[in-house]
Amino acid sequence: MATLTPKQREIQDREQLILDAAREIFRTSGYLGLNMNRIAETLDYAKGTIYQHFRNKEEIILALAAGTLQKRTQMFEKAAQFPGRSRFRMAAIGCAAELFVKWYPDHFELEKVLSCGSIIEKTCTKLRDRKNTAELKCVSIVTGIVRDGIASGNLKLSKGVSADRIVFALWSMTYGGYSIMDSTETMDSMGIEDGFQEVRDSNNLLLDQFGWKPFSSKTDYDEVFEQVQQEIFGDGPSQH
Amino acid sequence: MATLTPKQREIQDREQLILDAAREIFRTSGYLGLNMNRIAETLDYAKGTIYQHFRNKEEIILALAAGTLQKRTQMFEKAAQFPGRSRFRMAAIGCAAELFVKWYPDHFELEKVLSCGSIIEKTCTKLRDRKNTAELKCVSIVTGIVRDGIASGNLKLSKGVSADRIVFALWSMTYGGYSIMDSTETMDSMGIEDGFQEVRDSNNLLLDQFGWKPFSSKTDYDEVFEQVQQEIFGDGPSQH
DNA sequence: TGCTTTTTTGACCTTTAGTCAAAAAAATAG
DNA sequence: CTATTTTTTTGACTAAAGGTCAAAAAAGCA
Repeated sequence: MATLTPKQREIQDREQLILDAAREIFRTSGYLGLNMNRIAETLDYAKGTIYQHFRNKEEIILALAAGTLQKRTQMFEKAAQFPGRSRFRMAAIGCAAELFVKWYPDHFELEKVLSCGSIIEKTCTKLRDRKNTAELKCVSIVTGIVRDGIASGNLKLSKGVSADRIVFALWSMTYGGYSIMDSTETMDSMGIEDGFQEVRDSNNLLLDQFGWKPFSSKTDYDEVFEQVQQEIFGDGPSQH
Repeated sequence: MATLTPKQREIQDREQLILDAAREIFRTSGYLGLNMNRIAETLDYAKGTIYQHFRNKEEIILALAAGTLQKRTQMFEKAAQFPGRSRFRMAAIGCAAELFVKWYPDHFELEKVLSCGSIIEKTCTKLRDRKNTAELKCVSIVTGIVRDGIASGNLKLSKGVSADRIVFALWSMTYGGYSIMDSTETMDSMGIEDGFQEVRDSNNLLLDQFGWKPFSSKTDYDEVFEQVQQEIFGDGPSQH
């Protein structure tokens, strides 16, 4: 059946209302501040109605994370289309990753909550898969660019190095850097001013060492970053 | 007053009993499975007695993390004393970091829980500081070795690079790598077999690129790793 | 309009957090 | 050793949140 009754439509739309309300509560009050009663109150529904959409608050948080992750996937897809050399396109991915955490700052907090074993355990496989799929898609986009680099001859792998290993290294550096930046205490103790710049620089050093041309000594990748930011992501976070 | 009454002694000892019981519960049942009732039951005390030691379960988790972090600090201190070239000692730190996560696998889960804003918020400053101090100590040990490298002439920094930036890069790579390894799903999708080996290799590439001699092309750092593991950490996790 | 199906509701039950007055135990004084 | 004071323990109690479900309301249908 293609068309929906008005009621079915209403129910479908409500899912987004719940997520919007939940996102706002989570943003201001975090995991412990978010609860089903509060969502129901905010939306003027009975608690039971909320439970018809989500089994518990953990699933709501997972759905929120899957949502922003989908945004990231779209950003990665756009970045991967940046015209030019493979390594430039990889720089574009770096730009996408950075803008993503800046545009959706609460996503990181969602991820942290979901990384806790006993919390993610409460969610169903289906929802988890939805998030994993988005995650996987991002990884495969990055791997694709690395393979392009190899195919084009700009990246000559030395013995024992594979595309996957390069992706793992970049991912680790980026994820680790952003995580540390998130915990102010540790950050202050290291004398780092602009963590984002550090992550970019470190990734560039890494790519140089892997032998991916043009090297950062020849090309100003901060300039490429600027260009990507303006040309690809100049219109800010897409609202739809 | 130097000496304690038997009663005071008993109270002091109980703190550790609580932490031991809590660690076991947390290990098997995670954040959501840990609660004050269950701890009290396990130890055959009334709930109120547990509350006399810790304000809530979040503080217990924080205390547990502070405990294991202290172990890590000790391991870093031992590693830093590895005799020989500065870069070897840095490799020894890498070995310590790796053995730490292998020896205390539940520490990572503790960290993940404590990284959630609304959870850490429930703890008092004093306990948080205790954990931060241990964290800071580790960072400063690593920074010290980088400075030794510079002082000895084995590490010649290029313009714009500082000891702090090197530490941040290493820390990001290591922390990020271990985090990703922790989430099986993402890990499986990348074709990585031994994540630990990857982190070691990536860190070595990074240090090569920073210009820290002897380079990994000249020295087999896996061999250094083995040596450190046997000579410094051969006796396993210290039990006291 | 009357009957059936779907959806919503909120009272109800359970679990856990956290408090505190009363009871028990320990320390101290005579 | 006993009486008194101080400290510690206890568990009943309140509050808050999770989660369920039978009854009521609304929607769909003939």
